[in-house]
Formats: sequence, C-alpha cells, structure tokens
Amino acid sequence: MNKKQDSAQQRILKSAVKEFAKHGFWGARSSRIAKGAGINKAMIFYYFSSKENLYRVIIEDTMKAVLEDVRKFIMKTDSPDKLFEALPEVYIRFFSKNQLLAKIMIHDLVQNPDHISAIIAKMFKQASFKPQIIFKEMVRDWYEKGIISESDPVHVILNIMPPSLFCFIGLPMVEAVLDRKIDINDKFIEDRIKSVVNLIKRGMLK
Amino acid sequence: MNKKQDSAQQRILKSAVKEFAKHGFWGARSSRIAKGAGINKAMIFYYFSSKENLYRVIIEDTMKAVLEDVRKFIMKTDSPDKLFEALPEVYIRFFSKNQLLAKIMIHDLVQNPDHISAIIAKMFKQASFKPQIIFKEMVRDWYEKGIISESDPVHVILNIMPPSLFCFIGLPMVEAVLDRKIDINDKFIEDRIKSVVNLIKRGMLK
Amino acid sequence: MNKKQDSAQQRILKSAVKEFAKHGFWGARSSRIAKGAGINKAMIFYYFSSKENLYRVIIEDTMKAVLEDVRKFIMKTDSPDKLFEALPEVYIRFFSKNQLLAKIMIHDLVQNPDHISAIIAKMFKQASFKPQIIFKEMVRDWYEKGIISESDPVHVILNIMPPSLFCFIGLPMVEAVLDRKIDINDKFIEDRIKSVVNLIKRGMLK
Amino acid sequence: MNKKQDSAQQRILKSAVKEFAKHGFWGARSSRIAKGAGINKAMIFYYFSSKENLYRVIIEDTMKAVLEDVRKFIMKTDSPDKLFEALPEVYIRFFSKNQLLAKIMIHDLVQNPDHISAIIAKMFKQASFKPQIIFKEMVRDWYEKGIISESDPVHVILNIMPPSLFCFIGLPMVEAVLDRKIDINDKFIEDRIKSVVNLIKRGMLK
DNA sequence: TATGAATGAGAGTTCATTCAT
DNA sequence: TATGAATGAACTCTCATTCAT
Repeated sequence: MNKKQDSAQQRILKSAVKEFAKHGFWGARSSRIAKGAGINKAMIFYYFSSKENLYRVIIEDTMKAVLEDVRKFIMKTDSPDKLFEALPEVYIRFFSKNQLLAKIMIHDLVQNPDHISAIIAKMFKQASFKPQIIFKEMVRDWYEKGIISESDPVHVILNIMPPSLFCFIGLPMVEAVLDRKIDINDKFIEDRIKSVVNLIKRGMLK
Repeated sequence: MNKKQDSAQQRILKSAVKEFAKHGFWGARSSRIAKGAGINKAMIFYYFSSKENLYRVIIEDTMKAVLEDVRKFIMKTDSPDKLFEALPEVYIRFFSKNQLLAKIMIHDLVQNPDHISAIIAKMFKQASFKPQIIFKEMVRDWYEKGIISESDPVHVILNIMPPSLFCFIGLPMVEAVLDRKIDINDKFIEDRIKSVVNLIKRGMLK
Repeated sequence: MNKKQDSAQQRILKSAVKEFAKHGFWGARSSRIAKGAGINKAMIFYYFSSKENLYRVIIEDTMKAVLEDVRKFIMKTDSPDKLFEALPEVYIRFFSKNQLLAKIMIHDLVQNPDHISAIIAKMFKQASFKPQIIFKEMVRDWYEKGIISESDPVHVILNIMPPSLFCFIGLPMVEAVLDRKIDINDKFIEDRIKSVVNLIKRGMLK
Repeated sequence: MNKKQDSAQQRILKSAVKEFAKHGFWGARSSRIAKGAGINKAMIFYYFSSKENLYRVIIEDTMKAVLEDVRKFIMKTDSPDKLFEALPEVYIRFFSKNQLLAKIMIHDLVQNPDHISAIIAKMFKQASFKPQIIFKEMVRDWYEKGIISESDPVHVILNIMPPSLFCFIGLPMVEAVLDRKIDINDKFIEDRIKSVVNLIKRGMLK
C-alpha cells in the first residue's frame, strides 16, 4: 500500500473503484472499501457523504477522463480513415489502463442506463462544439460522397465501440470457448487495436 | 398478467429475471421478486431454497438456451462466409428477444467472470464434439488458406461477439452521443444484423 | 408482562410510549423499545416502517383520544359554569391516566410546535362543527353579558389548560420547593380537579 | 452576529442554548452548536469537556438566574396579595426574555425530573433562609387566618406556576384551537401578567 | 402449497469525542 | 487557542431466511 503518498481521500477512491468494479454498486460494502483504504469506515462519509455519492464521483470522473481523451483525438481527425484508426486506440488504451473503471461503467450502463446518458449529455451541452451534430453530419457527408459503406450513424458507433470497449469484459467467455487463459499484456493490447482498426476500416470504408 | 396460466414457480422465475436484470444479483430484492410474481416471499425459498440458487438456475438456463441456438447454427456451417452470417444473427435475435437475460449475463460476466466461464466449459465438456478445438483449427485452416485476414481466433471472436451482444446494453450511450431516442423495433434488429454481417465479412474475409 | 394477551403491535406501542415519554423522540432507542416489548428490533419496522412513523402514530392516536374526550364534554356545556367545571376534569383525568402520553405531548410541543398544531387543525377541519369559531363567540358573548371577567379567549385558554395539563410535569419542581415527595394518587387527582375548578371559576366568573 | 464582542466560550453557550431549546439534549448536535457559534467542533470539548457538561452548565446557570429573581421578589413580600402579584410577573418576565431557556427547562423537567429538583434543592440548602419551610408556614398561616381559600401549598404552587411558566410552550396549541397566529409582543406579556394575577388573586384570595 | 409473523446478521450512517499539528 | 482529520461505538433500518400455522 502507498499509505504515505496518497491522501486518505485518494485512498478511498482507489479502494472504492476496486470494490465497485468487483461487486457493483449494491454488492459493494463500505466496510471493505474502508479496510482496503486502510481507514476508518466513517471517513468515507466524512469525505463523500454517502456511498451513492462516492459512486457518482467515480463515474463522473471516469466519464470526464474518457471523453476528454476522445475529444482530443476527434478534434484533429477529419477523414474517416483517421477516425477509424483513432477511436479504437483511444478506447482500448484508456480502458486497458483502467479496466476496473470499464467494469464500473458497464455495471452502471446496465443498471441505470439513464445515469450515464445524462452525464454524457450534460458534458456535451457544456462543450463549445456540438459532437452530436458534427458526428451525424460527418457520417452523412462521408456516406453521400461514397467514402463509407454504412449510412446510419447509430450502427457506425455500434460497430466501433463494442469491439473496443467490451473486449476486456468479454474475455472470460472467449477463454471458456477456446479453453485457454488469455493474458492482457502489451502485446494483446497492440494486437487488439490492430485487429479492430483493421476490422472497421475494411468493414466500413469503401 | 398471466397469473392463472403460469405456475407459481414459473411466475417467480419471470419476476426474478426482471429483477436481476434491473438490479443485478446484489441489488435484487426477494420481496420485489415476490410482489412481481404475486406470491408470498417464503415461496421463493420453498421452490428455490435461496436467492443465490434462483439466480444460478436463471443463468444456467439462459446459457443453455443460447448455446443450444449457437450449436445448431455452427453445426451446419463449414465456410467462414456462412459462419460470419450465422453468428451475428443467432446472437442478435436471441438477445433481442431476451434483453433482460442479456443484462443478467453482462452483470454476471462483470461480477464473477469465472462463473459463466465454468458453465460454458462444463457444457462443452458434456458435448460430444469439441467446439474449442474445432473453432481453433477452423480459424487456423482458413487463415492459412488465405480466406480470412485475422489469424488469431481470440480476435475473431472479439470482433464478432461484442458488436452483436453488447448493442442492446450500449444503446443508451449511443442515444446520448447522438442526442436522440432509438427504438429497438424489428427494423432496428434487421438493420443491426445486416450491419454486423457486413462489418465482419468485409472486415475479416479476404 | 402481558405477552400473551397483547399482540406484538400493541406491545410495541406500549413500550414505545414509555420510551418516548422518558427520553423524547431523539433520546428514544428502538433497541430499548424492542426489548421492552419482548420482540425483535426488526418487528418495529415491520409494523411501523420507521421510528418517526411510530412516533407519529402515537402522537396522533393520543391527540384523537384527548380531543374526543374534550368534544364530548364541550358539546353538552353551554354555560361557562359548566365549561369551567368540565374542562379541568377532562384534562386532568385523561392525563392522570396517561401520564406518559402527557410527557410525549410536551416533548412534541416544545420540539416541533407546528406538528401538534397541524394535527389539531386537521382534526378540527374534519369536524362537522367549528370549535374555533364556537369558542371565540362563546367567550365574547359571555364577556359582553358580564358573566366572565376575561375578555380574551387566548387568556381564557391559557388560564385553564396549563394548571390542568402541566401539573404532572411540574410536580418535581414543587417537590423540590416544598422538600417533600408528592404521590399522584386518587386523592391528589380529586384535590387537583377541585382546586383548578375553584381557581378558574372564582378567578374568571363574575 | 457579535462574533467580535463575545468570546468563543460565550458564543458556544449562546449557540448551545438555541440548539438545546430546539432539539432537547438528545436531539442537539454538537456540530450544529459549533457552526452556530462559528467555531470548530473540538472547541466545545476544549471549553466544556462534554456535551453533557455544557448542558448542565446551561441548566444550572438558568436555574440560578430564575431563582435569584424569585428570591428578590419573595423576600419583600409578606402578604398573599403581594405574592400573587409578584410571582406571575417574575416568571412571565423572566421566561418571556428567555424563551429558549424555558424550553430547555421543560425538556429537562420531562426527561430527568430529578435533575432540576436536585439543583433547586441544592440551591435552597445553600441559602441562608429556608424557602421550603417559610412557604409552607406562610400558606398555612394565611389559610388559618381565612385570607386564602386554598389550604394545600402544593396546589397553591400548581395554580401559580403553570399559567405563568407554560404559556409560551402552550401557545401553539392555543393558536391551533383558535385558528390564528398569536404574537408574543410587549402587549401580550403585559396582558398575560394581568390575566394571571387577576386569576390567582380572585381565585385564591378570600 | 401458501401465508404473515418473526429473526439475526449486517448494512450504511451518525456523532460525541480525541488526536496531531 | 484553534483546526481538520480521525475514531469507535452506537444507531436506524434492511433483508435473506425461517417458523408456525
């Protein structure tokens, strides 16, 4: 443990991320979070007032971080080529470094879908540019110009995000199907990025 | 409600599926399951002896059903063409009809990855044929013959399953990004199947 | 204990009355209420959903009972003579039999004055007759006819209720001042009624 | 606020009086007392060592102040006339200026009757004269001489104190009964004194 | 098969109090 | 004197589970 370096508040956050990832919001126990952080249970409430709020802080911080990463990449991409190369890389790198957060996001997505939607919507509203409109128009434009083969932005997203985002969660099933352990090491990450980029470029570019 | 037609046992199962889908195992409340089934709480324990066991029954029944569907299709496909057309269809049709089960599976996958793996492994062991070996060899064979562009069976699976499986869970995020409601109607299902089939055929076939 | 005769619900109420009377709402402990009722702590919440609600039920039941007693007496009194004889008797008899309730009422009156006011107002609203108007007009009428010496209905009430109601609460102070124990037995009750009736009849009748 | 003029200690006392009056001992929160006093929670314990002790200090200070006022008046009254005029005035004026203290006293009287009794007894013991004996003998003497109509000193006190003391606490009930707001302004105080004096003089003097 | 009542363990949360600075 | 952080005990309330009928 890095009790000395991190403040109690940060240690609580780290421990909570682990706990929420493993057990989801309802399965998470504040006593375990406290033990994991090496502090008294009451400190959780001293700093975060409630389990629910602690959870919200984590979700929102995570979303902010992902969206910030995504934004940076999207801003400098104007062709589908670049976009289809950039997005999987952003997602996969982010969530390979933050696999616990990936799990928490999934939990939240399943249990209260509106929660994450609301957060995204709110962040987009505060943004100076309008990602929703930009993306829709971009896709339409590219399709009309005959650059891409998928006209519906909904399916464009659904073809890009899941293979990038859910690969860490789905891995146990793959392991079962192929009957062997799979290590999420650097090589795996690079291979995954290549495979997804290849898939969506060949699959959606004309 | 079909209180009259269904037995108490079946009504509990139906109600439990809803409850587990919405809240996950830890968030599920047996009182709500009972109310939803229109029976006394104690009956849940009379029929299923524990919340955990009720959960296990549901998970295992679901997995059996999916795998059975998958098996049927896989058995009659010998070319990647057919496989890449068949798999998304099986998955998407199954989980569009059983969206609640999809949610439960995701929950379980995140919270106890080993659980689902074990179930799959066990089922495969009981099968007369060996899907693990068959699939691995099939992919290697196809790659060596230059039919497909992805050599690693792990990534083949990770390119097929997520865009099929997770589209229902990921939808709220897509809605938020595009700022509009998306209806999961028949047209959507057909479009999704087409899009994924198109994606993986063009993306992985040479 | 009368465990056999009373239902668990009634035993909780009885125990709660004792606890609230001794310690007030905030000082009351549900564990002590449970022990006093000879039941499991959880049953309190099974029957009354929350400590606060249990408290409310008691307060409202009490108020209903007092007001009902008062109503009966008031209805058949048309002269100040009879009223000044009746009211002290009603109050003193009721709260001598329910000294614990008296304490609870005082607590509530001090801590959230609006609570009891609201209950009284609500009950009066539901009543067919209008006690507020009747009382005000009665006092004015009597004063104009020269029957009573106090013109303000506010002070009429403040001269009647406190000597009746608060005698049980104030007793410890009296004991301290006179340096002797005072028993609240039947004789004391009768004496008290006589003394108050005498006080307010001579004090307010002309 | 008079943060500058008052010492931290005094500010704590003032804030505590408000808090104890509103919520009673058990409902009072030291964090709220601290916030109200504009100081750190820990200072309460620095100055008063415990919540209970802070409470005790307030109660005892209050009792001392009331009893001192009462003593002054009683000393110079030798006839029931004067006493019946003096006592209501002392009580009503004192508690109209210190309504919060009145509430605290009531709380304490209900929750631990022995506490206040003990304080009074102790103070009387330290006094050079013996109020208990004096009062008892006075009443007996007056009754035997046919000056007053109430022979029992207990009821004499119970006829004087409650209408004076409890008028501030009982007001919400009066408001509810008469369905109108009542302001405790200077006029109300003067009227109340007159009414009580009138009541007990006419009611107990022959 | 079915029910309402009951239970015990443990959840999140609060709070007076203390500690380190 | 003053503070923010820390603590432990206790509190209300919940919930899976069992009992009596």
